[in-house]
Amino acid sequence: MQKSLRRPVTLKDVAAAAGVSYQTVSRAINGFGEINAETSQRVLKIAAELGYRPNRLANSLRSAKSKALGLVVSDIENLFFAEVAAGVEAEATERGYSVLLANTSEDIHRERTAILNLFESRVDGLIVAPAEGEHDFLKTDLPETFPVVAINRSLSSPLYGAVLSENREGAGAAVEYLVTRGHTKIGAVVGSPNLMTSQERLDGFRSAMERLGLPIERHWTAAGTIYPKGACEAAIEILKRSDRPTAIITSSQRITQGVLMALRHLGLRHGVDVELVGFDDFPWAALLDPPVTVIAQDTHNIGRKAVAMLLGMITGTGEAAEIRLPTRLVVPS
Amino acid sequence: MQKSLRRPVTLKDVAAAAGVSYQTVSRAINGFGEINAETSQRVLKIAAELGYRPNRLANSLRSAKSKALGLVVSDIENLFFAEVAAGVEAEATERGYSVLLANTSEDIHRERTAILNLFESRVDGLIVAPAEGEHDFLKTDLPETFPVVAINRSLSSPLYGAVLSENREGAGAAVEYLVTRGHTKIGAVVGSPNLMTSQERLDGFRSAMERLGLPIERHWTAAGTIYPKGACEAAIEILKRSDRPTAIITSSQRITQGVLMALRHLGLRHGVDVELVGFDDFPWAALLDPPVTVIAQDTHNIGRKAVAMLLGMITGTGEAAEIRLPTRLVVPS
DNA sequence: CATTTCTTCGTGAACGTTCACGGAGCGGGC
DNA sequence: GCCCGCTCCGTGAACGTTCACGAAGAAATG
Repeated sequence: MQKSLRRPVTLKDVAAAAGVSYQTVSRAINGFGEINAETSQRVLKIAAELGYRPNRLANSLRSAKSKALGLVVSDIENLFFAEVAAGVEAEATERGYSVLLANTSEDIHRERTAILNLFESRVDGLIVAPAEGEHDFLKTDLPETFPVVAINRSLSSPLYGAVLSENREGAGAAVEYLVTRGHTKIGAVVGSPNLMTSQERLDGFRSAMERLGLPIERHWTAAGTIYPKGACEAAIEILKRSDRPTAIITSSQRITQGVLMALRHLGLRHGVDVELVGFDDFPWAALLDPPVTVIAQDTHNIGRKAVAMLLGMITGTGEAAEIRLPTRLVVPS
Repeated sequence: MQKSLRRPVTLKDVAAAAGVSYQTVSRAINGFGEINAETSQRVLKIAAELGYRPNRLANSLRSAKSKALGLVVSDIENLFFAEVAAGVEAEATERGYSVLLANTSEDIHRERTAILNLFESRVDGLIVAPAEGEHDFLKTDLPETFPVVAINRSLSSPLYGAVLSENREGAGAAVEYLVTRGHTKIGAVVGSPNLMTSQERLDGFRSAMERLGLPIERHWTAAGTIYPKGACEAAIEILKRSDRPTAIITSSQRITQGVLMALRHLGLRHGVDVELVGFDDFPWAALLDPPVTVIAQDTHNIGRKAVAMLLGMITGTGEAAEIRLPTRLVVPS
């Protein structure tokens, strides 16, 4: 409806039209407080006719609850984060919350300003995929008990929740799979070495290798960057050796890309010359020739669980914790 | 800073600490209005010490400008939209605007409720990737002059802006490319037939074929769904014919996926048995064997231009228009 | 019939900020 | 000495909503 008024319809407009006070309208809209059923119906009808839409700004200001949460992501163009974002958005809207999105491009300074901006917007809580670097500013810039949940990587403080994947187990499962395929010479390419994901996935790789009594050749593992280019260069170092591994594990989708680039660059074929198992599923995995085996993270659920935990912290019905979601080995049929 | 106060620091807190009125603090913060330079410095210093962060809710309520815009996307997990979203976010933050994200999963009803929610949040404007279906509700639910810019597909109203790609030219370029590669029997798989993108890209395909004097065999074109599965089924219909085309053009990334699935299903190889040119670039295109040629859309710029146009409409310095961004044929080296 | 109780509704204040004033203080011109 | 104008700052109101009251009226109770 939204009658040809220049100004949006307010409670008072509805009140005037219905011949009641704005408080009564408020009660009718919110279905809260003592109000006669008939009056409520009548007011609601008029509100609908006028096209009344509550002003959430005013509501938030008065109630000190914005019903919005901030999502700070290090790289929205990474399918992993896009899928997490979809989970966050879905869970948030189902629970009546809005999502404010910020992208940091893995830049810790942009992350800081993004978080400050979101705080100024008075989001009720924050879901953050931390960029690489020190996060001390969280303690200084934000009120002490501000609800924050980290995803993908954790923030080193018990004040903040974290929703992560079982990185070690996932990498271990990849090793086991490769062993059943007859491999013993297995390498790994991970991202920046001071990233939690790199560390844990590399750690899981190493433990599994040891557990299975396989040699860990240090020339077969490399830490590059989180971007395909750096991973490609790191992979080339490994693959151009005469005693190269027969299989490689990667720690992320973009690194898988880089390793595939390296293989192509060297004239090698994945699945033939070198078998590949990559962290993170992607829609093209099954379309590559041969298809690529992946360790899929439960991306949607990471987003949903993060929202669930955050809302628990916001409403006081839950608390910060570190939860781990299982990964799933996807072997192409 | 954010001293151990339970309640966020307000203008009045700073004013009290500085021994001035809250209005003076406001002037110092905003750098607007008559204020002594020294006073300003002093107030600013105290504000920083107290960790003052302006409350954007209050600001927005009073000034009737939220400095936020809504981004309604039909499928954030589609890399195309993820990249557009990155462009939107970047341009918006550079210009001091926040982004509220909503995902509709191609569901027109969810789109409507998402838009209503965003309006209740009093975003200053809306960027919408319209789902399939009727969008009459925009006229009824929103104030008449509410700034809206569509992306990917347009909304049939001159009131709303649109940032689109040169779909016809892109499809035409694909045809020309295939012809230079010696193809004359060219087919096309597009999405749902009542989608603007499908129509325009199919139209561009047909015009180019006619222009080049090539036969348009109706059994060689098919409209499926926007999802890989539907596209796969549509492609199989084309490809299992004895007189199948030697090349196929697709109208989106997900459809390219579907066609590749169809080829695999039928034991055919792309680039060998059937050449493929797909709309939308994706990071794996060059890694497929052989690499796939694509018509890349200028995704980041679609997002940025949409924001630019929207802010023009919001501030009154620009107006709604339909702009088209060129596509780029990416031939793998 | 007076008093109490319950239901239903209205009034004033507040959230934190900006906007539109108005006023104090000071210097300069005649 | 008077008036004008300028610079700087403060006060009151408003944005649209919720919160904490309180009041009016009907129903119930003695």
